[in-house]
Amino acid sequence: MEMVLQRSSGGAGAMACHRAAAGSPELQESAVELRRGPWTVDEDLTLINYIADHGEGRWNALARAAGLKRTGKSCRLRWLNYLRPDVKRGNFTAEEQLLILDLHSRWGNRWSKIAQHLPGRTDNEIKNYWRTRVQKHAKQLNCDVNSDRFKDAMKYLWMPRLVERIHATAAAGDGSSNSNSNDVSCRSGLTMAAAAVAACFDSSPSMVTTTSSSDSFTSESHGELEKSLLTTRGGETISCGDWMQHVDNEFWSNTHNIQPAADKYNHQFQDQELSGWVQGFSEGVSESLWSLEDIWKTQ
DNA sequence: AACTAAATCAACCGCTCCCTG
DNA sequence: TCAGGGAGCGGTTGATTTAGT
Repeated sequence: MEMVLQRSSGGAGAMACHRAAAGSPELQESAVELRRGPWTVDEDLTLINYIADHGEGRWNALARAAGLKRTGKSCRLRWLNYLRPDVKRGNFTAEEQLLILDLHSRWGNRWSKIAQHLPGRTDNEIKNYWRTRVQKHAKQLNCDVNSDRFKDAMKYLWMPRLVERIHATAAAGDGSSNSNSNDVSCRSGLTMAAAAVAACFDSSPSMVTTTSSSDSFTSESHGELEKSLLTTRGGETISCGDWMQHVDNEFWSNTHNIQPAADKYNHQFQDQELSGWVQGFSEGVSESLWSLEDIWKTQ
């Protein structure tokens, strides 16, 4: 059952109510004292029952007709984000995380648009996921999530590292989290990962292009890659290896903090074939790594 | 066990878009 | 064509929960 705790009626919220009474679309609702803050069980039931009988839409009218002392906006939000029967609760699956990352790389903060492609998930939930999980990593690196630095760190550092991890896991025949994995799934995961890295490097003419063979990408080749990479920023050519070293140190010094979150997600992975590849994604989350199609095509 | 910091997420706000008269 | 209202979107806030000391 939902905890019902009334928020303070003062502060900005109360001021907002006054603004509403001063001539906004909320004018009619302000005739009665509007409730704010967390919804009570009774309110939820009232809203659910009303929508079951009359359908949704026309939220301001709905709020009045249902006898809810809430704004239409509030009713709509409560319904869409919480009460809808098909709303999915709980942690995002690996597939969902992957989809969010991919779609965000295409559309940016178009949360509603992204949510349309994740059945049962709300824009609010996706937005919260992005802000808490992804932006956290950017913050740890003292850079903006949209910065070239962060994107490059994902592309050229974390991705190869992830491939290495996957490779290592597969080579070790890891059975802890993927006890059902067989050679086929391992190879498939590695192929996908290799294709992802290749897609990253293909976008830059100066980058070393890997083959689709998982075996061709080793720690040694990654090391050589770091040394050879050059990147141009603002007309100034700098050594990628220098700043990568810095980013690398910072990032990996924080992995012990990130691991619990990764474990939390990993145990929920449903697609065994995908799970091996996605493993570690919660550690170095990507914003604009590759297109999902690139991955699926390689399978 | 108590306290603090960090993370999470429901709810709110302001703005914009779209529809209707 | 324009104005007004409703709906939806993205950003932000702050209460609660969880993790760490």
